Amino acid sequence: MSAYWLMKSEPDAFSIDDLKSCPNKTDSWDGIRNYQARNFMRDMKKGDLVFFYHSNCKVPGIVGIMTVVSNEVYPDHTAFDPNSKYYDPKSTPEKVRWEMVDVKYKRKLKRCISLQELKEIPTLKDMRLLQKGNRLSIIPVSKKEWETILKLEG
DNA sequence: GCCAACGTTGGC
DNA sequence: GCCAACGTTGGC
Repeated sequence: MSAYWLMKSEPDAFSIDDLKSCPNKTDSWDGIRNYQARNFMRDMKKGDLVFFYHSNCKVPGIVGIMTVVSNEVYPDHTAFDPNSKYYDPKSTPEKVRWEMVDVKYKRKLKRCISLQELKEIPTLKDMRLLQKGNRLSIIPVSKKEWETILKLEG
C-alpha cells in the first residue's frame, strides 16, 4: 500500500528539470532540517508517489510527479560537511540527526497546477498544504486529495 | 523586498 | 520549563 506525499523545492535551487537531468533521473532529497519533515521521510516507503511542488517562485504550484526509490531513510551526509550550506555540527556519523530518501523523476504534469487554483477547490480545503502559515516542506497527501489534483490536470 | 507565521535557541 | 530573540520559509 503506497502512500502519497508532496515535497517542496525552490526552482531556483532545484527544479523538476534539475531532477530530470540527474543520472538515472534520481537524486537524494538532502537538506531537510526540520524534524516534522524528517519524520515524514521516515514514514516513506519505496514506491510512494510524490508531487513535486515549486515554492518561493513566480507561480508556486505542483509541477510534476516523482517516486520514492530508497527503501528507507539514510543519513544526510551534507550535514557532516563544513563546506555545505546544510552543515549541522549537531549531526554526526555517530549520532545522525538528519536523514534523507532518494526520489526519481516520473513525469511532469501537463501544466502547472498553481497554489491559487488548489485553493479554489472545495475538496482540497483541508489539505495541509493550504493551511494558513504552513511552511512544512514535506507534507502527506491523502488518496482523495491526490486523485482530485490529478483530475485537475485535464 | 516585505512580513506573517512558525521553529529553534539559550538565558534565566 | 518559560519565553524573548532570532532565523527561516514562502506567499505576495
